[in-house]
Amino acid sequence: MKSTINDVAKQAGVSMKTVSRVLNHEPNVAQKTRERVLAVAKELRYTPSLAARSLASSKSYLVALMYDNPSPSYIANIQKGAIQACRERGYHLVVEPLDMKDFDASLDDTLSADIEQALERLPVDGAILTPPLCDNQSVVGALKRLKTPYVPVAPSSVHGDVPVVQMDDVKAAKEMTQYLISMGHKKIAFIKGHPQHSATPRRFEGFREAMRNAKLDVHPDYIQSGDYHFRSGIAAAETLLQLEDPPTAIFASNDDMAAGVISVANRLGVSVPKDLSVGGFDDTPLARILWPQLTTVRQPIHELGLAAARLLMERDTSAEIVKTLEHDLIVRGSTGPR
Amino acid sequence: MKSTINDVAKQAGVSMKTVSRVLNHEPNVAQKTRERVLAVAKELRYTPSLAARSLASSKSYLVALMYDNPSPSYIANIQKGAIQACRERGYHLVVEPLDMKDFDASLDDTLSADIEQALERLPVDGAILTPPLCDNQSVVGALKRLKTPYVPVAPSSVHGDVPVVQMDDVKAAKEMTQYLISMGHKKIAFIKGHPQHSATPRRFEGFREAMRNAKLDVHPDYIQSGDYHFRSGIAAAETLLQLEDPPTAIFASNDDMAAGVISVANRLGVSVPKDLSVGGFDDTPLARILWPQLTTVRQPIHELGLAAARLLMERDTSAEIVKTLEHDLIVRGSTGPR
DNA sequence: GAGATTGTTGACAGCGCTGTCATTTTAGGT
DNA sequence: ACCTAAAATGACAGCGCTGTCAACAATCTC
Repeated sequence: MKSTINDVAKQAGVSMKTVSRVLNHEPNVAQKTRERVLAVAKELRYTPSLAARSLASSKSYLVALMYDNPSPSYIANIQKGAIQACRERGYHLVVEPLDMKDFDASLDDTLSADIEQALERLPVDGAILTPPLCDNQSVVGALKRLKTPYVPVAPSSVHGDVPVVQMDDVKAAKEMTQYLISMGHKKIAFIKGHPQHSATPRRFEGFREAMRNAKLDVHPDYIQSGDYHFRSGIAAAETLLQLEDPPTAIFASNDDMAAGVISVANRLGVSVPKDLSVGGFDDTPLARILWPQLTTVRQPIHELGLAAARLLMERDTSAEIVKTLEHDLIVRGSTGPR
Repeated sequence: MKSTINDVAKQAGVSMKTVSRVLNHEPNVAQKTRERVLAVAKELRYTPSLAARSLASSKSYLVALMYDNPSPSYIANIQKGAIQACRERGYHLVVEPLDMKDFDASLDDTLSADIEQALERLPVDGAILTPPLCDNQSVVGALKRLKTPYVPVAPSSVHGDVPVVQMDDVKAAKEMTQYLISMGHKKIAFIKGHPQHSATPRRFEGFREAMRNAKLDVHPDYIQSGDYHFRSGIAAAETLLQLEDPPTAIFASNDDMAAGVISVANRLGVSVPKDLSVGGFDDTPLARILWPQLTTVRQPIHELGLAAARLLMERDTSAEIVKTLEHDLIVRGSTGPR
């Protein structure tokens, strides 16, 4: 039999309101009362009803995770982090995949209508926006209109005074490049990602900075364009490895493209890492499945989800606006000395 | 300004209750009344509040997806299907990852306590259980105790009169094997999956049946044990390919292990598919990234999620208890004629 | 056409909780 | 001891909806 707040109140000899206060950590409750209520609540295994709570208070104890279909492992990780944070505070996570197919059609705003409807039905206390959603005007606009707090994860630019969680792509790419340089490489090629993705220019920037700092030239032929897909890594590698003066290291700006590079190298009989070092970015499960295993950058995805959800629940105005989490350079077998 | 059911009622000149009836598709409302109410509701952009609804009716319009950490892409797919079904009916999906670390510790039931607490707080109308959770007694027991309807996805055995969605692993494995046989292979090896996973014996069974039907011997050396991880595929392949009479085809019971096989073959200079055909199972994103691309079985994961959620929301007692969805044999470059 | 049956509608209470505000208790100051 | 301010507590309404049940209208029956 599910017990109510009233049961607890009677048993503890106080009013419902006092129980409510205790459970919501409100001030102005005598220490002794607080303890007694807590004890009774525990004894009765009382759990407040979220429905009643949210009806009465306009808080929902729900956080939404909105995304549009990046990689499954990215979502899964963000989600795991977010849920962990929710659990800590008795919140729950609802997931709302959104379809951004009408990305450019800024007129026909079915997207924002979708969101508004979903949120009117089931209001949430906050929303986590993953890329590329966090840079979509319809989405952000709808959220603002509904006054639903949100935290963008790794957005392409700052959102006014909205808190943000992110990682430092520039720094990470720089570290990877520096590592390659430290291994004696001078002829280092770079494969760029999809031009519309906000991380693309950042990773490239990190690469250039490191090369510049080391006073190394970057031959234009060594810069290839890709789109983060395996195939584009293949294409880029084929071009690069057939250059008359091929690079000794290739830094692909994500793991899938790096996998393409390794695959081409294997096929052409170029030994990795003896003749060619390959670096990736993301540390997807793939990185460990490749042979040789891929040197890459681990993004703090889980931590991003955790931090985003916490930010939403705490609404701690004193907190810094931009939270930058640490990545890791993970050195495996695909890179070696020149 | 969010409109309430009362606004609609006034505007349509009926009672709140009648509006409620219309919105819930209850019978015994005059056609004309129904239309008028619907029109007004649309005009006012009225969306019922889930919180109020669930407080008043003990329906929550929420479905939970419970899982314990199989592959991210599996989860992501199930989730996508489930959400699609929820959207169709105005439901939302909450995700509840559960930690099954105390799998065998049937005494210390923190797991079922966790679930009970979560569901008392936020009751849901139904839960989708993915493997291996669907075979866990604590989980199933807790759900039964709370009388929360649930649908197991691909459970190892039938759950009494609880509806179930699944695919036919035996048949799928049989088809893959038959395909290999049809390509002229006679010496076919099989790599088994993790012994605790319910699909493992089934896939093996399908393989054996096909071989038996074709009157082909299965040499004991050709049966290797694995655990669904890449590494175990490597180990199995190393053994198999160094046999004095190596197989001409290897059927690994999932893609990761098949990737291991291909990787070993490449390393040993065994050409795929010229000297060796390799088959996988699951059609993970990996299958397309391998070189050559992997011939595999596509599980109807998305459809499983969709069907499971629908089952929960419809509670159509007339429906069949066990819903078996169709898989596909996907032929790519890793297999060829003997 | 009176009575029975079925279909349609609305009044009202109440789901379990919290916000508001009034009331009581306690502590503090002189 | 007295008065004041602050702290602690409780009474009560009401969040937006649905279940119950009673009222009423339409239709059918012989």
